Amino acid sequence: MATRAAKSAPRSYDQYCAVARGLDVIGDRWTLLLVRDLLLGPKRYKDLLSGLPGIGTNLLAGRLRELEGTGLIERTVLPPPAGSTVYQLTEAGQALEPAVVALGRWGARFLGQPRKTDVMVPRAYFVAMRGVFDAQAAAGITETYEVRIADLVFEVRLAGGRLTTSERRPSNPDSVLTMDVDTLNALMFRQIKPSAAIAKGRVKIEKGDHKALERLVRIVAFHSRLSSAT
Amino acid sequence: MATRAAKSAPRSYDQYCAVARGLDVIGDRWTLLLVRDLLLGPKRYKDLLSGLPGIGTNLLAGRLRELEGTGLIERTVLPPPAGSTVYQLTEAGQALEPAVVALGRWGARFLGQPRKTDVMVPRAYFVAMRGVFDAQAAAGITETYEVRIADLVFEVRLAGGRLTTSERRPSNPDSVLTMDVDTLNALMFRQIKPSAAIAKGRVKIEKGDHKALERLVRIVAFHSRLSSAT
DNA sequence: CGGAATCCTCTTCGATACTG
DNA sequence: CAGTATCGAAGAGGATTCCG
Repeated sequence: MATRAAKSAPRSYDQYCAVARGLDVIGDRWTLLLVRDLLLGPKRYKDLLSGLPGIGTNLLAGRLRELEGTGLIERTVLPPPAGSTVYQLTEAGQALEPAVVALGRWGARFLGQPRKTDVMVPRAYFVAMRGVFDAQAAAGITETYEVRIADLVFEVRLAGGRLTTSERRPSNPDSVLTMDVDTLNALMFRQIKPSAAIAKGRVKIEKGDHKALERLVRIVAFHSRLSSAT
Repeated sequence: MATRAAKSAPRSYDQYCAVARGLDVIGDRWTLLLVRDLLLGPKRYKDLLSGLPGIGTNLLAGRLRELEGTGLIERTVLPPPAGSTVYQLTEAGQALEPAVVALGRWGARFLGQPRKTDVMVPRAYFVAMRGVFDAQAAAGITETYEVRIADLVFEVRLAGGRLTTSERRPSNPDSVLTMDVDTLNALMFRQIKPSAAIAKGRVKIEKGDHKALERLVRIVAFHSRLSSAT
C-alpha cells in the first residue's frame, strides 16, 4: 500500500510575499524554461523533451504534473486525426510572459559568446523576439513570416504595431524563410547582414521578396544597447 | 588533500538563451529573495539572515559568495564608527528589479489568505510597493515617509511622480509612522481603513498629519484588479 | 557577537533502464 | 510515444562549532 503516499507537501518559502509565492510555483529547476517553450503554443511531451536537452524524462513528467496542479498548464487531446496529448498554458501560465521576458532582458547581459557546451535552442529566439521587438520600427507593417529552423516551424506575425510569435505553420504567410539555428543566431545578433546570409545560401527564401528578411531582422533582432535607462 | 577541490563548475542549463542564462545566475533557491531584500539597500549578513527565515547560515554564505562571483553584489565595509561589512547590489544586481517586480505581479495571484505557516516579512511589502505604485495618484505629491515596522525602518519617498523605497532612516521625513507587520499587511490589502487603523491605535503617527497615511495607502496599496490587460 | 565553515540528514536532480 | 522505476550524485536544511 501507500502507493501514492508521500506527497510530502511541496517545498515553500512560507513567506506571505508575492515574489516568494511566485517562486514557490515556478522556482524549481527547468520550470520556467518549460513555460518559455510553451509560450510559443501547445506542445507534446516529446517536443518539450527535445527542446530541453538534459532535463530527464522523470523531471519533465514531474514538472508537467506540478504545473498542471498549480493551474499553469492543462492537458488537451488534439482532435483527430492527430489525437495526441498536448500541454498548453492556461491564462495563469500565459500571464507569466512579462516575467519571462523581463528575466530574459536581464539575462542577456550574461550571454557573451556561445560556450562550447552551449546548445542553441530555436524556440528561445522566438520568445526573445518578444522582448526586443521594436514597435517603432514595426509601425505600419503587416506581414506574416513562416520561419523554418531545422524541423521546427514558427510563425512571426507583425500587425497593428504588435508582434506575435508562435510555433506553428502560418495559414497564409507572406514569406517563407528556411535557415539553420546558427544562421538565426547570427542574424539575431546582427553578426551577418540579411543580404549576405541570402547570398551565401544560408537563408532560403520561398514565396516572398528578399526585403522580407531585412524587415524582419530590423524589427526583431537584438540591439547592442538593450537595457539602457539608468 | 583536495581541500578546496571539487569546484565542479556551477550547474548550468547550457543553453545559449538569455532566460536560461539568467536562471543560471539567479535560479538557485533563495537567490532571488536575497536580491529582493537587497533592492532596499545594503544589508549586513545578520540582517539578511533574519529577513529570510529558514535559509540556514551555510546557504546564505554560499549564495552571497556566488552572487559576488557573478557580479550581482559587492561587499563593502561601512565607514567608522559602524565599520561593519555590508552586501549591496551592483548595477547588474539593481537591473534585476524589473524582473523581480514582474514576478511579484504574477505571483500575487497565488497569495490568497495567509497560511498558518506563512511569515510576513516587512521588506517584501516595500518592494511590492514598487510594483503596485500608481503614478496617476501620485502626480504632484512630494513627500517622504518614515515607516517603522518592528525594529526595521524604511523610507518611502514620493517625488516627481516616482516612488523610491529603501530600508534606512530618512534624513528629514514629512511624517513618521509606526505599526506592526500585520497592520501594514491589512493596510496594503485595504482590509482596514487608514482612519480606523489610527483610531484603533494600530498606527502611531509622529510628526505629520493624519492624512499622510491615507495618501500613502492610496498610492502604494494593492488594487483589487492587479493584472488586467487581456 | 557577527560572520561564517563543518557535519549530517534529507530531498531533489540527472541519467539510464524499463513498461503500458 | 508517453511516461514510470531506479539509483548514484548533488544540493538543501538544520544544528553545531569555529574564528576574529
